[in-house]
Amino acid sequence: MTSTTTGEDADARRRRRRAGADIKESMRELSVQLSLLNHQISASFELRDTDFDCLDVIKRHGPLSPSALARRTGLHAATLTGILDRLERGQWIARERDPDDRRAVIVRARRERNPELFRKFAGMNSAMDGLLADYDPDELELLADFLRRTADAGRAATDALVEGGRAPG
Amino acid sequence: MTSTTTGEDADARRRRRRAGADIKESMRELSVQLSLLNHQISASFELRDTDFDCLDVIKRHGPLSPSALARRTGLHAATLTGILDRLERGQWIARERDPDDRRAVIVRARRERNPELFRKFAGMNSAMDGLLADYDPDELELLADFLRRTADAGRAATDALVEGGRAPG
DNA sequence: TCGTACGATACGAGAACCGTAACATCTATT
DNA sequence: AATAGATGTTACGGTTCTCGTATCGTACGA
Repeated sequence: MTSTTTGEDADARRRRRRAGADIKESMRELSVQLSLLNHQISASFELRDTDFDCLDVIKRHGPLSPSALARRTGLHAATLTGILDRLERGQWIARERDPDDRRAVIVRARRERNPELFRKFAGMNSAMDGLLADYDPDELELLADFLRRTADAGRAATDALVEGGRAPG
Repeated sequence: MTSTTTGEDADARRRRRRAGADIKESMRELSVQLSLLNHQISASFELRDTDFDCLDVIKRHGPLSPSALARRTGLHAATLTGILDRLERGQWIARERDPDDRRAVIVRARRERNPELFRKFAGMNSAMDGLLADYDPDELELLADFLRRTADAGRAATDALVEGGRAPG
């Protein structure tokens, strides 16, 4: 630990690179596992994989219009009609008319079925609770911040691909 | 643990609970963003969302049979035929015959198109690199370990739902 | 007032999902 | 050894999904 030479630097660099690779690797695996979990839960409610993703965006970014949702998710506007149909049929959302623009529709998340959904996530949630018990508050805050920033990076990367696909130049 | 001074404990507990909630919240958002990113990338290769998830499992858990893959992902065996057809058509995998069991097929991941795929992830990857530069090696290892364990939790939760759905008792 | 832009959905072609069945092969029992 | 049943994979088909285009109602600038 006390080495005066570049030995420690090289070691630190090696650890850093190794851990960085591990993180991206684990991130990819985590993404796959969460997708598969999402698939099971969606299927149990007779929804498609993407439907709950949209519901999440609606919950998070407030009441918004189908076209805004399409822009945010990168999905085709016509596809959103079907997604919103299913979510509405299942009472997950409500479509309301925009009082300021009578062409527009406002999609609002409903809360009634949240407990049902929560129950499906119970297994994952309690596993997470057990896992988080091993960390002290500082570490937890480190993790929370990392996840938030990574999610932001994911959104930026998605937006870039959507824009790039739309106007390939 | 030895609490005679409940003041500090209460504060730590409050921070812990708050951070735990933030983590689960961010985790869900991360999951959504990565799904949407995955959707864009899949679409750009004319694949479905789940296809790359399966490819990832194949890459990770070695050459395996379609039925093993179905068990691992919780997808219907017949669905995997279509998924593997697309992945094979795109040269992402190869189907080989199992020499030990002539009913069986062995699915092997091919590496030729990895660079192409990597290029699609370039945006996300460099964002991650920038993000990871803010952490020291110890913190990186903490993060890597956390992600690994969370992915494991995700798999366990998915398995539980698949089993529960199969035999509801 | 009129023409163009925009928001949402209907429609339809092609494709996907997955339950079932078919077929080949393996394994256990007599 | 022969047969019955279990297992692995894929074909088939009905229902449903996705998404390009068209349509319809509305907003807004000229």
